[in-house]
Amino acid sequence: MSETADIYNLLKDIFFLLDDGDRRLFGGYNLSVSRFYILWHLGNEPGISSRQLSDLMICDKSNITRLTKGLEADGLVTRQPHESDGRALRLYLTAEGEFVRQKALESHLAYNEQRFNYFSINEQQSLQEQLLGLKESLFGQLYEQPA
Amino acid sequence: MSETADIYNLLKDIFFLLDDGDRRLFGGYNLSVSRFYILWHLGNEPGISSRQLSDLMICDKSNITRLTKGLEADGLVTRQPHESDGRALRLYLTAEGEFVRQKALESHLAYNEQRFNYFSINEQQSLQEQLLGLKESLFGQLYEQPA
DNA sequence: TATCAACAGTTGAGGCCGCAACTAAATTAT
DNA sequence: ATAATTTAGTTGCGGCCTCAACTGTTGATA
Repeated sequence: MSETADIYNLLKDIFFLLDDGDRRLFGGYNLSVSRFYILWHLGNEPGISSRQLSDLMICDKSNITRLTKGLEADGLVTRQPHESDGRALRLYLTAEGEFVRQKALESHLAYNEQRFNYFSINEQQSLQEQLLGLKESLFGQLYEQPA
Repeated sequence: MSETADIYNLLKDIFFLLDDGDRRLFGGYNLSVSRFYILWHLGNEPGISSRQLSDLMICDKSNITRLTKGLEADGLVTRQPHESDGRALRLYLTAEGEFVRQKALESHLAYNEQRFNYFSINEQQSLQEQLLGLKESLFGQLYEQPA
């Protein structure tokens, strides 16, 4: 087994473990993991379009249509027509959306402190730098063909 | 933003980028990512039960029922009754399953070499050690409550 | 031995997700 | 100015996934 395969498998298993915990945590706020991430992104960048959001979430735009419609039906998000582009929407959090986002985010931050306390502060910084480099490298390869 | 939140977000984005590429790669073998991982695990541990496989894949056992039935219908997997436990199944690859597994695995290994060539060999070893520690720490917390 | 709890696997319901095909608006080219 | 191309968003389809409820088997206990 090569080193790169080991790293790949570790990253995959770590993600599944993190995601499994996230599902339980966000479920307590009537949110799926994806629904939470929409609230999170809209808090960071209010007025973003569906297309921009699907790029941030690395998913198909049709998925954003359905998730934001569901969040709108639950009163957490509004979808406004764009003021100059008749094709686009602007997505915003409602007051209730802001509130739910804040509560879920606080829980999630505390949960992450608990889950990553395995590392010392120095190790966290070193790992963060390595992962950032990897992410940027992968992002640059997004539209390349597999070997 | 805390360090642990940064690490969490990097891991999540990296997984989404890896998974997106995997989906395209395995699609060329008529496999979803999950279907490939079943072939992979059954090659490593032939005769494993559905329950053991769902533990390895960190997913619900009902998901294994449906995926293995689909793979059986496609002639890649067989589901045999367990010789001493009337409740359990033993899962095996067929000859065609072995063949497809080998071809897809070779492509995936080469693809991983390409994707992770960002790191030097020394960096790969260091990252691998850090991730292994994190995975084991998270695994130990699997049934703890979120803070 | 008779009962009861634990366990392997299945099914139905419902949410998530990508892909392909589509509509309508904006941009570019002629 | 008009036509061709690109872009934002939606919808139908089908695969993936968890959860809860269920069947049937095994193992522990009284």
